[in-house]
Amino acid sequence: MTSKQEFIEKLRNSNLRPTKQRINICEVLFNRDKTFHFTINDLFNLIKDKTGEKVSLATVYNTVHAFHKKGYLKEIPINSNQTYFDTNVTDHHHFFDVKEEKLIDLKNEDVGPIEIQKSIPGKKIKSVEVLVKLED
Amino acid sequence: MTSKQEFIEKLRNSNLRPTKQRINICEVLFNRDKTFHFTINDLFNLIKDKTGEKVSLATVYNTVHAFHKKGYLKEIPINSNQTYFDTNVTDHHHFFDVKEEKLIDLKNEDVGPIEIQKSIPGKKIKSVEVLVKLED
DNA sequence: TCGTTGTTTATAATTATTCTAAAGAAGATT
DNA sequence: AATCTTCTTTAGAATAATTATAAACAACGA
Ligand SMILES: [Mn+2]
Ligand SMILES: [Mn+2]
Ligand SMILES: [Zn+2]
Ligand SMILES: [Zn+2]
Repeated sequence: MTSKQEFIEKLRNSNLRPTKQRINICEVLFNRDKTFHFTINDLFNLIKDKTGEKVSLATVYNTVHAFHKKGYLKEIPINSNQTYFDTNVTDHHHFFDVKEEKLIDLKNEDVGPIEIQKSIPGKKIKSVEVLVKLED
Repeated sequence: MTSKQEFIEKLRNSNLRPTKQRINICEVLFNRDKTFHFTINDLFNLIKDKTGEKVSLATVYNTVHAFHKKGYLKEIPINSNQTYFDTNVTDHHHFFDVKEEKLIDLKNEDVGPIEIQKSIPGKKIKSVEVLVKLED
């Protein structure tokens, strides 16, 4: 249970003004036990449901991108018509249930360390992500 | 160097009529030494350039999806506004050069075997893909 | 309180992809 | 070869996710 005050501070520390809309989005995104995987559309609908207040779609996009840029959200590479985001910003891997269109976290020990043996001159590794697709 | 005849046979064997357009697309896609990573738009432009003949964008989409369904192309999960495809349909992993927006194949021995230690009841693993993002 | 700057919003624009339906080409049948 | 059927191509319209615009609004500092 994170308090509204903490969200306000977090926003201030990030040079984002703590508006009503952003605080509501924080409640929906970060006030939970487990990691949360979502699309913009999921989030848009949840805000109305959970807070009772409507936030415009444009603001949801703006805020998600602001949080993404600040490192509070992670973008998950999937081929879907919608982009997926994740509140778990640590390096970790995923199951993707293709039928349910649902992401599930994998612990690093569920996959084991991945050592990339190849390198490209002038480039360095930014991230290593494993995506395990599941079917019935 | 694959001959036109071989493409025609391949198409016939797949219950796809060997039209001028599909043969041209085959030339562009499969008449090469190295694996080829592309977006629909890349391909659309290359067809005109390499064969001198124009194929409608709708046909490029249709054909790529037909080939994908037949297993002649692989879809690569990346967060990009465009979908990436790959002529290398074996199980393999990728570098993605974020700046250049370019995919590079990783050999399986460059990554090593990946053992997934977790399972979801009622689901089985369809694919395991590693995406290594590169930055400067 | 006032002025400045950042934010929200409705709406329009953009863009990748899919749909539609008519014209054309391939393959089979005579 | 002429005809028939089925599949394919195509231009253009439709769809849908995302981004841009610009006016109204809210937060902040003075
Ligand atoms: Mn996750
Ligand atoms: Mn590849
Ligand atoms: Zn983002
Ligand atoms: Zn496809």
